[in-house]
Amino acid sequence: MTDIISHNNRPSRSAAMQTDDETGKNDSAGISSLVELIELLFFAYRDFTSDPDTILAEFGFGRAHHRVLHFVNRYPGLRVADLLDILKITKQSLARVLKQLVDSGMIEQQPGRSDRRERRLFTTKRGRKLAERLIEPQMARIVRALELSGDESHKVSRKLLYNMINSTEHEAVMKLFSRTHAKTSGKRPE
Amino acid sequence: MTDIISHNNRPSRSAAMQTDDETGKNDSAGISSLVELIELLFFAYRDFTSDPDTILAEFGFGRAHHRVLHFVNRYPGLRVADLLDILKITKQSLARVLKQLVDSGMIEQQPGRSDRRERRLFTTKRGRKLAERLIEPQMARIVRALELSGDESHKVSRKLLYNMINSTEHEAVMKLFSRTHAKTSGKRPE
DNA sequence: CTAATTATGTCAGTCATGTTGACTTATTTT
DNA sequence: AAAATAAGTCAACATGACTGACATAATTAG
Repeated sequence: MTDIISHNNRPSRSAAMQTDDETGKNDSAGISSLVELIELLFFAYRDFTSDPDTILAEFGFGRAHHRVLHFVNRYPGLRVADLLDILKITKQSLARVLKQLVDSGMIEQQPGRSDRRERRLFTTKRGRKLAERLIEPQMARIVRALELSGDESHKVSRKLLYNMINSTEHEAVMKLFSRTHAKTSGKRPE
Repeated sequence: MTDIISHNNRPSRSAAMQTDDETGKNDSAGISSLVELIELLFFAYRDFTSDPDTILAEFGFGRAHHRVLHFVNRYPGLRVADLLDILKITKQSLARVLKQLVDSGMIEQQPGRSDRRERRLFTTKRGRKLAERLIEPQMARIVRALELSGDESHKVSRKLLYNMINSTEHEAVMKLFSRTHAKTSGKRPE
């Protein structure tokens, strides 16, 4: 193991992550502390997204497939347009990945009941199984991190993440979360 | 203020979709609530990383350039090997991006003083300026989100993100953070 | 009813960023 | 002197983005 830096012992920070607040060495929201938060987000996301990669490789899929599979599995009856809105990618980008998921029997398409132009998306049994396998290590990671981060951590981090999302997207997120019925959802109700 | 996203229990959404909360067995956190946290992380990261894109486009750079520029700017004197360890990409991937940053006068290389095989990396004045421009909207986003998320949010989210990182990486992260560029950061002196 | 709009699909080409594998050069360590 | 290390390079390839143009079917508006 290559040591990046020669000095090894930093007892005040090595065991459990302590903040500047706790050490009383800095203002509560110092620049440095903010930058570290940004970097922690990068590291956390880096490791978080790496979890499902091994499983995906078994199927010849990548992360793009994971995203699509996850949201379709989680919100059955999603339309292509909804997915585009969620993923913020182009139709052509989505098409390739979606086609592979359909061709490999992970996702099924059904014409919309009231609007037959729509293709409502659903996971098959296989697709559901894979989606569950993929999210399992990510859930475990989150649960563990929440347990280590105090009782407030779930509520607080939920709020923080929500507030980090573009406010123009807040309504879409809430609408997605409250999507409990498959038939006529997706239309913008006034 | 915003008690957004406070629904603990959601009704089942579809017969086809079998989640554990439909069985009535909710652990304290709730599967559904955990999945929403995962989705919020996706949305937050999606919007967070989109901030610098416009600026990067001006220079013909992408996110890969941003990452390299950020870490070199933040931790001057970083070696190529350090960057590889941070970014978890291959040397060949890094090389392309790094070369472009060097060629465009954003990053300079200096042979290590004690080991002349090393290429210590530093941002130039231009590079520093760009790095600051890039992080500015991200800082603003974080600050705003922290303000909206309560007094605890900085400390708690810092802990959570840290705990989401692979524990095998904890030491590397702490070592990086303690790597002081003495002038700008008032960091805990031991 | 016709015309416009919408939802989706598709062809074709390009770019950014990641990968593997093999090999070189310079330098330091053993 | 030999081995190990830090970095750079060549080549080929995969993934997942992008743009732009166009096609088809169905719905909605005039």
